Amino acid sequence: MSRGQSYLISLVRKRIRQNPNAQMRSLALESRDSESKPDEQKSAGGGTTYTEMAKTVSTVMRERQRWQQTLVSDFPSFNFADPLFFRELLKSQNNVLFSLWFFRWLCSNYDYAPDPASLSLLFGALLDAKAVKAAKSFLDTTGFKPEPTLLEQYVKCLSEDGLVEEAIDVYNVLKEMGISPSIVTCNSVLLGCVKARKLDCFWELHQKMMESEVDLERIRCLILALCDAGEVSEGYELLRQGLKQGLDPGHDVYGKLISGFCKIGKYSCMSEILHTMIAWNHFPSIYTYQKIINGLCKNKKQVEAYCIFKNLKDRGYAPDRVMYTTMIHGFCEKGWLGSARKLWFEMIKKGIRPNEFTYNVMIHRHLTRGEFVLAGEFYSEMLRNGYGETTVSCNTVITAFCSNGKSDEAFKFFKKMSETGVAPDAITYNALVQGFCKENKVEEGMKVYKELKALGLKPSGVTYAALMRNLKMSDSVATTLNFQIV
DNA sequence: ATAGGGTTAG
Repeated sequence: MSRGQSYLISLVRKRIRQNPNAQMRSLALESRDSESKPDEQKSAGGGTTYTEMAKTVSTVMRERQRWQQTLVSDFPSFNFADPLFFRELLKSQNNVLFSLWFFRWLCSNYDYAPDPASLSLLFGALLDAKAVKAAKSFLDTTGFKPEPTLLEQYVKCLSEDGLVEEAIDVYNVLKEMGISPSIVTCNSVLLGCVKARKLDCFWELHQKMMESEVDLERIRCLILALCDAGEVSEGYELLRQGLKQGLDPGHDVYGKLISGFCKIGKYSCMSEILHTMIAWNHFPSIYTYQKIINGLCKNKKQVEAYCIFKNLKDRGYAPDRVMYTTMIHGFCEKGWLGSARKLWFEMIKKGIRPNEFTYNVMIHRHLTRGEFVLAGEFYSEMLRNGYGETTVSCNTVITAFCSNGKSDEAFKFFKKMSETGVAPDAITYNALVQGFCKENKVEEGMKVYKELKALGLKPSGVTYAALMRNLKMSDSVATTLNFQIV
C-alpha cells in the first residue's frame, strides 16, 4: 500500500469516528464483524460480467442491511476494487449516495487506490445530484483535485445552495489555475452573492469579472444587487444601457427598480420605468401599480396618483382592498376627507370590506383633526366587524391623546392594553413619555421611561430631548433622576 | 400557479 493510500484510508476512518451517523456506524461495525451469512451462496465465477455483477451489488446494497458482509462472503474472489467495476456500478446503481457508500467501503476495506477517473465520475455524479454537502466532504476526505470543468460545476452548485463563501474560494482556485470561469459560472456566483445579501463579495467579484462578457443574466443580477444596496439610480442606468442593446431583463426587474425608487423617494424615475416597461410589453401587475400610487402619494402627488387609480378602473383592473386603502390614505394625508369617504363607500359598495389597515387610516385622520367622537365610532365599528385591537391601532389612539394634551387618558388607554393582551412597543412608550413631558408631568414621564428602558426598547431622540428639557426645568427632580436617564 | 403591496411618533 502506498503512502498516499494509507493516508487516504486513515482520513476516511478518522471521518467515520468524527462523524458517526447511522450509515457510517454500520459501516464501521460491519468491517469488524466476523460472523458470516450462509445464504446467497451463488459465487461470482469467471463468467459473470461486470454489468451483471453491478446489478447484483446494487440489489444487495438496497435490500440487505449488512451488505458489506454479504458481498465478502458471497463473492470471496471478486475484485470489487477494479476501477472498471466501479464505473459499472455507478452507472447501474443510479443513486450516487449508495455509490459513495460503496466507495467508502472500498477505501476502508481493500488495498484500494481510487483512480482519478473513478474519483471524477463519482464527484461529477454528486454534483449532478446536487448533493453539495456530500461533494464537499468527498473532496475533504479524499483530497481529490477535480479538473476545471468539474470545479466550475461545483462553484455553480455551491452558489445555488447558498454556500457563497465556499463558491468564491473555489472560484479563486480556478483563477489561480489560470482558468477563466465561464459566464454561466461567474453569474451563478454573483447571483449567489445577491441572494445571500453579501453585496461586498458581489462588488469585489464583479470588479474582477469586468473583463468578461456582460450578458442578460449579468445585467439582471447587477440591477437586483444595486437595488438591494440602495443604488437604484445605478441600476436604472444599467437597465437603460441594456435596453439600448436590446437586452430586456424581464418583468420582475422593473418591479424591483420601481420599489427601489419608491423607497428612496425618486418618484419621477419610478414613473419613467413604469412607461418603459409598458413600452417593452410588460404589463404591470396590480402590485406594481399599488407601489406607484403609494409612491406618488408619499410625494404629495395625490392628483396624479388618483389619475392612475381612475385609469386602472376604466381599463378593467379591479382595485383591491390594499389599493383602496392606499388611495384613501393618500387623500387623508392631503386632508381631502370628502374624497376619502367617497372611496370608502365605493369600496364597500363593491363588496370589499375595510380591514384594520383601512379603519386605522380613517381613525388616524379623524383623531388628528381632533374629531374624537367620530374616530371613536370608526373604532367601535372596526371591533364590531371582527378586527381586534392591534399595537398599531392602540398607538394611533395613544399618540393622538398625547399630542392633544390628554396624557392621562392616553395612560388609561395604555393600561387597558395589557388587560386585552395587546403588546406595547417603542412607539407606545415614546409617545407616552413625550405626552407626559408636554404637560410637565416629569415623574410620570420618568416612570414610563424607566419601563421603556427595562423592556430593552429604544427611546427616540425626540423623547430623550423632551425628557431632558423637563428635567432641566425642575432641578430638584433632576438631581434625583438625572443619572438614571443615560 | 401564488403572493406580494397598504396603517401608528418625530
